Amino acid sequence: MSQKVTLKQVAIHAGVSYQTVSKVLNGQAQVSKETRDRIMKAVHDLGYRPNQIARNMRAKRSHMIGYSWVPTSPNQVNHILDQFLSSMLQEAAAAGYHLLPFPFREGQAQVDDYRELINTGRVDGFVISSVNYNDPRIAFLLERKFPFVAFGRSNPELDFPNVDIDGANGLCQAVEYLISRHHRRIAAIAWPEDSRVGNDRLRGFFEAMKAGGLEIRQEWIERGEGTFEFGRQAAARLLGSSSSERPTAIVALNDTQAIGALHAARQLGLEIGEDVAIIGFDDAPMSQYLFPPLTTIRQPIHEAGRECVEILVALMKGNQPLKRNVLLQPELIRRNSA
Amino acid sequence: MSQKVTLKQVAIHAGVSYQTVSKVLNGQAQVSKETRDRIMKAVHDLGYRPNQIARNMRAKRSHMIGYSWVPTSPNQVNHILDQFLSSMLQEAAAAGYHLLPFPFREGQAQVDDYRELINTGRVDGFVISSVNYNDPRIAFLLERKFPFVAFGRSNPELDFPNVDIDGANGLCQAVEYLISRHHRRIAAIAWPEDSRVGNDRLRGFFEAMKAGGLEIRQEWIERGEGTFEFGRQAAARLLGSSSSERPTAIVALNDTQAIGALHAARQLGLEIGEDVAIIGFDDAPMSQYLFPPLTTIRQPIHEAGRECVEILVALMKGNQPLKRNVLLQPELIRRNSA
DNA sequence: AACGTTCGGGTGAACGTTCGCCTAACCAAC
DNA sequence: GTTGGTTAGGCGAACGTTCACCCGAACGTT
Repeated sequence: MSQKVTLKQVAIHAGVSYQTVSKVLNGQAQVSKETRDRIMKAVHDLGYRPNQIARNMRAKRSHMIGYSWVPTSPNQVNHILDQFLSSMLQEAAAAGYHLLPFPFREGQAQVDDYRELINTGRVDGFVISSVNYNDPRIAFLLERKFPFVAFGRSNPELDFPNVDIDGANGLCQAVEYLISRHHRRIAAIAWPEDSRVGNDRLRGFFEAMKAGGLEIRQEWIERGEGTFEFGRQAAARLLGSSSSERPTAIVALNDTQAIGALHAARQLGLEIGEDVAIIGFDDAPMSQYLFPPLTTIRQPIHEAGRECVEILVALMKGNQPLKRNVLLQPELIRRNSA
Repeated sequence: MSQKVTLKQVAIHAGVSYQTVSKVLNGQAQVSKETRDRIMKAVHDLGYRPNQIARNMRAKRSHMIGYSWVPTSPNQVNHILDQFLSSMLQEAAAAGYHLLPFPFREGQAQVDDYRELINTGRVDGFVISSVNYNDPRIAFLLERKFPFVAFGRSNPELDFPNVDIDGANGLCQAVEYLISRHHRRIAAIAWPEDSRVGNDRLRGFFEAMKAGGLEIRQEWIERGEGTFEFGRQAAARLLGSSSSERPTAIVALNDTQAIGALHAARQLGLEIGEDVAIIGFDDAPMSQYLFPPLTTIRQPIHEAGRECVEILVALMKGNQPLKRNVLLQPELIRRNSA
C-alpha cells in the first residue's frame, strides 16, 4: 500500500506549516524565495501529489462526468464507442475532469441511476447518448437543473445543450451523389417511426429527392429494425420486381442494413455498383472490406465527443458555454458499392 | 445544484446528533426502535444519500478501478471494448466500485500516468490490458505492490494476478477442425515474434499440427502485422503456387488478416470453403456477414472482464483472491469459410 | 516617536463522513 | 443505599485539503 505523502509531511520536511505548503502549491502565497524553494524541494523529494479526494471534498465537486451507453446486441458492434470515449477522455482530462462510466439500465431504473449519481455527489455532469423522443433523462436533468449535454436531439420543443450529427445532410449527400450518377429510382431502408435519429436521416432523403425532382414512392420506403436481417428482407422486396420497375439504388440508414441489402442483391444475382447501387451509413470499420467495399457516410465522432465535453465543462463551471447546440456534418465515403 | 442533504440536516430533522444518524445507517447503533424509525423517516423524507466523496475520504479509499486501453487505428475496430467495459462495470458496481478510464499513452508517459493516479489517490487498483513481454506497467505495479490484474500474460518468470484467454487452445481447435475435414496442408498467417499473444496462439497451431502428424513448413508461416493488407499479401504468397502444391487451408491470428486472405483467395479465383479454407480469430461482429461468413474463434470477453474485476476486488480489499491466474477457453464458431 | 503598509507566514475552521469513547438514565441485585 | 451492568445516544476527533483571517517584524512616512 505504501506511503501516502500528505501536505503535513511536506511541511515538516520544509519546516513550515502545512497550510503554507498548500498556498505555495496553489500559487497564491506571499512567501520568500528561499522558503518557496525549500518547499518545492521537499515536495519533489517526497514525491508529494495532492490527494484528489480531499480536494474534491473541499471543493464540493467530484470533477467527474457520468456517461452510460446502451450495450450493443451480441452480433452488432459499437464501433463508435472507442472513438467517442477516447475523445471525451482526452478533452475531459485537459480540463481536469474524469469520466465515470456506469451500466446502462432501461425504464425507471435508468433515471434512478442518474439521480443516485447526483445525490451521492459522484458526478458534476452527464453526457447522455442514445437519446430519443421524450427521453426521461432529459426531463429529469432539466428539472433538476443539473449540467448535462446530450449527444443527439430529442423533442423539438425542448431546449437543452446538445451536439448532434446532421443525419439529414448525410442522406442528402448520398442521394445527391446517386443523382449525379444518373440514378432516378432510389429506395430507402429506414427505421421505425419512433426513432428520432431515423426520422432525421430520412428527412434528408426526402428533401434531396424533392430537390432533385424525383418521385418518392411509398412502397420504396421500407421501415424496420436496423439489423442485417431486416436489411436483407427489405432489399429482397425492393429488388424483387423486373429490372425496369425496381429501384436502381438503395440507401440504408446504417451499414448493417446495407450489408443485409448487399446479401439480398447478390442472392438475386445482381451486380452491386452496377445493377444496383447501395449506400450505408456509419462507416463501420469492416465495411471497407466487403465485396464490394461499401459506400457509406462517416460521422465525425471524435469531434462530437470533444464538443460534448467542451460544452459540459463550461456548464459545470457555471459558465455560459460558447455554443449550446452543435450540429456536425458527416461525410460521404465513396467506395465501390455505389 | 440543489442536492445538499447531509447527515446534519437529517439529524436536525430527526432531533438527534448527526453521528447517531450515521450509526443507524451503518447498522451499528444501539438505538431505540422509535428513534430509529424517526431517523429513517427523516432520511426518506429528505431523500438523503451519503456523499461518496466524504465517505471515500474517510475510508482513505477511492473505490475506483483504473483502466486504459490502446485506441484502435482508424480503420480497425475494437469490438471487444464494449463488452469488456460493460462486464467490468457490472461486476465492479456490484462490489461498490467504479471504473476510471484514462487516456492511453505510450512509453515513459504511460507509467507516469499510472503513478499519478496512485499518488493522487484516485484509484485503488488497475486492470491492465494489451500486456506484452516486459510490460513496464507490470514491473512498476509489482514494485509498488499496488493491486492490479492483467488481462493477458507477460514474461513467464513474472508472477502476478491475471486473466487470459487460451489462444493456443483456440488455434488447436481450428487446426483439429481442419484436420477432421481432411485438410493436410495447413498454413498460418501470424504476428511478429515480439507479440506474446501471437506466439501463444501460434504455439497452439504447432502443437495441433504435431499432434495430427502434419508437416510444418516454414514458408507456410507468414509473420507480419495484424492488418487486412498483410493478410492479403501473405495469402497471395501462400496461394500463389499450383493447386497441388499450395496449402488447402489457412488459419489467421485475427479476423482482419483472415478477411485480407479472403480477398486474396477471391482475387485468385478460388472458391473459399471449397478450394481453400480460411479461419480467423476474434469473431468480429461483421465477420458473419462476409461472403462467405467467416469461420472464426470467439473469446469469452464478458467472462474475462468479470473475472478481472472479481480478482481485483479481492486484492483491493486485502483478501487473498480465490484464483490468481485464470485461463479461459475460446470457442470455434463454424461458418462457411472453412 | 507614532503611525500605516507591506512582507512572510501561522492559525482555525470547514467540507461530510465514520469511529472510538464517554455519559446519563434506568434497572436489578446485593 | 451502594454497586454494577445495560441501554440509548452524545461528543470530539480525524481523514487531506483550501480559505479567510490574523499577527509580528521590518520598513518607510508624517
